[in-house]
Amino acid sequence: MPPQGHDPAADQAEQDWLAAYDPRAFTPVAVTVDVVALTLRQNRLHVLLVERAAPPFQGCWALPGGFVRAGQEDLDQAAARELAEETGVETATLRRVHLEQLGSYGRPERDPRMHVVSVAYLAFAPDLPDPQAGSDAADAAWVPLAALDSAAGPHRGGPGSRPAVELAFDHAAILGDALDRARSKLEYTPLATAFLGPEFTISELRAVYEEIWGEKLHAGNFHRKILSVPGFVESTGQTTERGGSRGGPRARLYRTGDARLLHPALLRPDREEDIR
Amino acid sequence: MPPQGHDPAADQAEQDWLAAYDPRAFTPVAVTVDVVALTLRQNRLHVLLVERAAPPFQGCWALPGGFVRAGQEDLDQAAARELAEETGVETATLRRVHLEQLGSYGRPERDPRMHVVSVAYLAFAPDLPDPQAGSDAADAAWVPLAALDSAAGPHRGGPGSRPAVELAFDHAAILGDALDRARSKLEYTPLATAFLGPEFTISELRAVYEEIWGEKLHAGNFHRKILSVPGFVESTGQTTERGGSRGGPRARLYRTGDARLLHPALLRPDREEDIR
DNA sequence: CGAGAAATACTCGATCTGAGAACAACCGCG
DNA sequence: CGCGGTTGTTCTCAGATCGAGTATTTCTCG
Repeated sequence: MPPQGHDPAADQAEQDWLAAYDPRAFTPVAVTVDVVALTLRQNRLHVLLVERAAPPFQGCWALPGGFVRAGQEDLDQAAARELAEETGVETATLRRVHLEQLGSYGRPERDPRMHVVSVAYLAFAPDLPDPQAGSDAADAAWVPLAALDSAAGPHRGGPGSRPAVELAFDHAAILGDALDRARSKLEYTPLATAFLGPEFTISELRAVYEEIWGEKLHAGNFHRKILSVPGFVESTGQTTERGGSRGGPRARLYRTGDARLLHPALLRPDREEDIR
Repeated sequence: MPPQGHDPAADQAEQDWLAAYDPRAFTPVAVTVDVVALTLRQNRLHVLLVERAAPPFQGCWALPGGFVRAGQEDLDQAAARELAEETGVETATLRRVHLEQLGSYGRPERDPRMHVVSVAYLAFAPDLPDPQAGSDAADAAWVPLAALDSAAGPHRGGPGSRPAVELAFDHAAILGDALDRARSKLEYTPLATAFLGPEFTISELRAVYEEIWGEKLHAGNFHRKILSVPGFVESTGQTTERGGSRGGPRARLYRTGDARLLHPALLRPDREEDIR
């Protein structure tokens, strides 16, 4: 609804015209960034959430985020800042976090206060310490995705699903899109390694794929595939100190290679949802 | 820079705190949508541009776009509206146009007037009539990409490149991202058909791929591949009335199938830029 | 020490890919 | 009308890739 006046259409035309010269003449739209930060803890996918300290949705859990500082920062910078601020993640550790833009959400009713456009970001983080709640958050935590069934993709939410945590705003939808994106990013980029430390074994890498895709993978074929993709991983020449906790030989260690795209890609096993 | 006051940091903290209750307290950021609409005319890729009637960048060509109407519309709606308004594309024809969000651009200096965040959209259109310039445009036209070498991908801009048209704002960068996205969308979605009429031949489809990827494709293999991907195209049982203008038999006609993702995908021939 | 588990390597048949050839239908031209 | 050249479509064939299964070795745990 337009602010006030008799003829909304005329008002709009007037505003359009004014805005061609001065965008300040426009009814404001606020811009926020929200970050879907994913990590693996004990091989379980977690998302970083904060508990809102103020209305709306006070007491609800939400994605970390906040308003873009007008004239001061780029969207990428804003996302990195919010991630750091709301969680106490050091700027140094931030360098080990992959951060990319996910998409923007602008339904007029998505925030009850006013029209807020949110630019969502997706982050892949290695296992980080528990977060510190920032200024406008009552709490912050890595929440296992299993506690949020509702928003998750096709692989979760079977029978016996827990009392799902309700997310504020449209953050459940954003999280859903983020998971879709994450799953497909693993297919054609080497970003799975962003969930791991600087050195890792092929099995650890496979565990990342299995948890995010929600499917068991054939160990032998996975091994062959990873090593055959040029630039995905490079050997350190070292092995783990000990075998796995349940037996097995010591595994060779690798670090991330210099590839930015996997060629050929690692495709998910038969997904029939592709044909409409 | 913050508006006024002594200590910028304190100002910011104050604003952050206020905004937790009322986002209106924030220095405003404007939100626009800009559309990169692509089409093929005589098998050449064209982008829809408008000539700016007002400063800044008056007289420059720019992507069609405009401010989001606060409280009234979703981003997708805004993009469709701008596309229709600035170009005279009917809402009916709009249904044959594929429109998807590309990404958001928010460098503070990207608009000299104020901090403007632009949500960019990517559109694939069949060959449409010449556009009508809308209210705040001096002109509108489908511009061949060859006239814009600077922004284009790796396949253009050889020697003898024309006097490139300069685009307003950061629209050259947005266009570059749009082309990257378009090229990769052809790989794993059936969207190439969005550039064609309701019925088309495999050769016409191949021409779309060749123009957008900038590479000749093997006709026989392409044919086999297209027909083997379930749901990509379905036969109409008809053929063209006449053979091609330079000879050859009449070609079978197809229409778009019901697949939304191509499985398996059509991958571009060897791209070595993938490994960093 | 023996059972079980995991890391890695190897095998095999089915499938897919790229390159090329075959062939027939069709154009425009002389 | 007939001919050369072009194009749509199908085939062939060798190499790469894939999924599934197996083998071997080296661990940990009890």
